[in-house]
Amino acid sequence: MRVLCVAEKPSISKAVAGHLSGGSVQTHNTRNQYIKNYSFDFDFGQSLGQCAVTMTCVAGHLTHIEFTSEYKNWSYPPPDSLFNAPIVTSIHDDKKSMAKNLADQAKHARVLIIWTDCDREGEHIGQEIVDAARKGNSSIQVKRARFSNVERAHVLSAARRLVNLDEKQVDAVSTRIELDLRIGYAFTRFMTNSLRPLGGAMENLTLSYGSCQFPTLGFVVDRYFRVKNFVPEQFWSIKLLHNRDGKKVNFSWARSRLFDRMTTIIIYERCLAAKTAKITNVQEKPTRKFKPLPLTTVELQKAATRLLRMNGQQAMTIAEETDRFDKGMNLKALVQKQTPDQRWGQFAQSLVNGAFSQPREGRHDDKAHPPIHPITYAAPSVLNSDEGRLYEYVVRRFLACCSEDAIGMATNIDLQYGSEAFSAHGVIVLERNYLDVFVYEKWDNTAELPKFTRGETFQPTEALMTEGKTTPPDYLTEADLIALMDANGIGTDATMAEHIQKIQDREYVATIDRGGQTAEDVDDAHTEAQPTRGGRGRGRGRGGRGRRDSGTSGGRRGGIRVFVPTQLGVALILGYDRMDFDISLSKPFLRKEMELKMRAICEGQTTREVVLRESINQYRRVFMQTQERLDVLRAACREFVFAQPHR
DNA sequence: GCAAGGTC
Repeated sequence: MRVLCVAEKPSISKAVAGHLSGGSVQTHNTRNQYIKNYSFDFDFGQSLGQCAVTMTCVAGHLTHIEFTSEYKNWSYPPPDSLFNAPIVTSIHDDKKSMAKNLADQAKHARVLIIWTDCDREGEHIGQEIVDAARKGNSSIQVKRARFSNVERAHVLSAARRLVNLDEKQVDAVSTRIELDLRIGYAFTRFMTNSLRPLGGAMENLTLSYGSCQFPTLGFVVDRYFRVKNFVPEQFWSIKLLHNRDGKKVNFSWARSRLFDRMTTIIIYERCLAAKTAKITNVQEKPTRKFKPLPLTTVELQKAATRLLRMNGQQAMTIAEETDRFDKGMNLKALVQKQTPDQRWGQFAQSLVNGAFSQPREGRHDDKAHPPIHPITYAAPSVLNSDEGRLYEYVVRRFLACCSEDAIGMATNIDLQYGSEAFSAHGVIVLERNYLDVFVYEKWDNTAELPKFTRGETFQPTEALMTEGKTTPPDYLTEADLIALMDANGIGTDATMAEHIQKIQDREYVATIDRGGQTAEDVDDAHTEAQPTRGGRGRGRGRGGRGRRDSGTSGGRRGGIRVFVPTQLGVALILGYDRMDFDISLSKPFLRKEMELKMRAICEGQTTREVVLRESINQYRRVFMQTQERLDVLRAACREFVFAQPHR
């Protein structure tokens, strides 16, 4: 019997073919430069038994959907017609050779086995493969291999425990695809058509709406206004210092700070009147600093922007040149491969010699990809500078994952001074372990404390009443933005960087160098891309979560890029917000709702048809309301884009 | 010219 196996990408096809064939495999080129067909024999056991196998792949989605040609024009039929315009599925020109290959190979096969990634998109790609194969063999039988990594034993077991393609997941994805197309095209055409006539800077812009790009813009605008509308608040505190054994101990006040001066004075004077302080408790307990979790793509992007000063897209491009394999493999063998390195080889050797410890398990498991880790040793000379730094991070992180947590002894000292409680916290690092290789983390932010005994009294060296002002939050860094997108389900780990790029291309946001600048410096430094000046409206102003003490504002390092909205970005977000619909296009809720609906389809609680009908009606209503209140959007553009002193 | 999602 002949079987056709199809993976989602070349690397998986190659790896699976390698494992199933046991090494005896013939490779054939296809008309597509990326796609190879492998042929070999394999015993699937049970129903299929011994088979002649052809293993090949696609490269991501094979098809895309589009509106029929009558809907090409941006103004007629009017954009709202796109909510129910007919849609056709077609194969992009550069994918035709792949589809043809599948149809050709299917002709000789009785069974088709889908080896796409085991996530929702993978299930949909699987269905696209089935459709293409049936063009060549309409009666081909379809099975699916369920696997989460390409470790040999795991692949073999997946091949012998075939399941069926999950239609519900396929439906969930096709629902998402259709909604994104209809909503994105309708709003983009409408916004562009109706705001370009304002002329000037707006004349040549494409004003796009997308279910991911708009919430992403919303995050940037929201933070901008939190900074802009921030009102500093004065606070007062009590600082207690004591010198002992040549060490300076800083006791922090249990109340931290008060926003009322008189109250603080009264409390402070009570402390001074008491003269002596009494140690109420001394507690020592073992503590540890956890080693990092295995590396996810999102974490890699965050680390790349934060520690390595790359942007997320650069990091992804570089990281894709390595591959990602799973923990099912022999991790110690991977550690062993790192022993030749000048920088971390010795550390790797110590792990091999017995210090190895199984990595922690994080809560994210997409069942499709294992954590990122180095699969081979790359000498510094074979990588360019960016690649080298990223590779170094991946290796150090991996070695850290495979070593022990750092071990320390924590000391807590509680003290009573007048009516007030104070405490000091210290740590002695006993074993550095992973910290020796993971140079991106430190554990020296807490000092070693001198000896104190419970019940003892003493006169504190210094007791001061201090005052300070709260400071605004910082603008969003790329790492912040990725974290927000991740937390709100905006985009996937592979697309987040693209959405961030998109809102820059659209001139909705700009990046600026944050080197300890004030908001005013920021505006002056970037008049070219028109970051906003003089905004009003949103933001929480006084207080709220974004508030920080001035004492901790030292985190503004130079050279970090932060995101600020342009006038245009502010105008669009405020314009929609001021229409005050029950549904906000600028916030992540709609995307979250879409995610929930997809999940409901997967769980059989609703269907593709129901969700499409509901969501299209919902968005059409918002669209109609937007048309009716276009004046609000236009007014916002006039206010922010045109009413600028320098224009 | 327009979305978001795969991947090369």
